[in-house]
Amino acid sequence: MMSPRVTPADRRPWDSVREQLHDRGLRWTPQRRAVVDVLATTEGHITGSELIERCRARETKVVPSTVYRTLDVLEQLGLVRHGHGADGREEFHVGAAAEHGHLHCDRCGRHWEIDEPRASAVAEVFGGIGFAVDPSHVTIVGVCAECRTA
Amino acid sequence: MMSPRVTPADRRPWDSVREQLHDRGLRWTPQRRAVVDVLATTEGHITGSELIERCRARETKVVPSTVYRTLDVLEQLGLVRHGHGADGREEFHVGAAAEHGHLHCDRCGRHWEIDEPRASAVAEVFGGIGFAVDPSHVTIVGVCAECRTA
DNA sequence: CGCACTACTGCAATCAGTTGCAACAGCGTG
DNA sequence: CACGCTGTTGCAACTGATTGCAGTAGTGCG
Ligand SMILES: [Mn+2]
Ligand SMILES: [Mn+2]
Ligand SMILES: [Zn+2]
Ligand SMILES: [Zn+2]
Repeated sequence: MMSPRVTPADRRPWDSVREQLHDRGLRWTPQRRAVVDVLATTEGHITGSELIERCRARETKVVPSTVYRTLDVLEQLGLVRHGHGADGREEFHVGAAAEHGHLHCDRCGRHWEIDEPRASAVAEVFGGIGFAVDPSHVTIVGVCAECRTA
Repeated sequence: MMSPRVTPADRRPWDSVREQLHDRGLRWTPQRRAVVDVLATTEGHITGSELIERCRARETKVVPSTVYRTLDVLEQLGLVRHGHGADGREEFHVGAAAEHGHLHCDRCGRHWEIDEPRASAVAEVFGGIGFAVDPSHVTIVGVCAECRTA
């Protein structure tokens, strides 16, 4: 075929969601479209409630349970990953930077993304016993350098 | 005075709670007594709701908000520490084994306590940037060796 | 003992997230 | 296009946790 090739799924993953759902016998609905539309314009993090709000702003009728259930299937497809903030609330990682954990200072409340070398170091600690760490689910809480000296 | 000396606070920490509260201008109430009574007979972990249930079983009237608020002050006194399960729900660490993190397999749902050498290894990863990790707040999620080979 | 100061409690509302269930609606088939 | 299988949705109820507020009650002091 000489027709223009579609960009590979791993470069524009949202373009193929419908197809991926279809392949698994799942359905493409207006609600899922709303969720995917919002996620496609999100880079980094989003919480469940932010997502719900942004879907609602986008006309389509969506209810929380549907959004959370949709996030579940998107996570199974590997299109988002979730972690938890220091308070345990869910955070969804979206896009290129999907795979990373967080460092959270309990004192000043600031937080940082865990960089690759350190993420690997943590993974290695448990790799020794055959345990495969999910990096996006890692949230390390403690006190940052600045707060400790202060 | 020749009266028998009280066991040091760090060996039977619950005996001195009233005193510790007192020293900070805080009060000793029936509700706090109920919470402390339950915690004193708990070793390891307890969730907020378990604690509430066990307080209720012990006659005294307690309401969730009071229990959670009491847990807050006990944590400030260093008598309990909290972490979060893989679903983000709070878990309180009580007693001698208070300081430890958890390893949780997302596939089979089993979990393990993180042992001392590995806890230190994680702490070292972030100690390099001056960040002091709170070990009881660490929950590492991933897939265990058994589930990976299966 | 009784007063006053203020910490603490209970309540009701609210937020984040989950679940069972009955009605609805994709989508493949004929 | 009409049909029906079955995945999906909305709803309502519920769990875990938090918060503002008004009333309650520890605790020190005279
Ligand atoms: Mn926490
Ligand atoms: Mn989780
Ligand atoms: Zn800090
Ligand atoms: Zn496992």
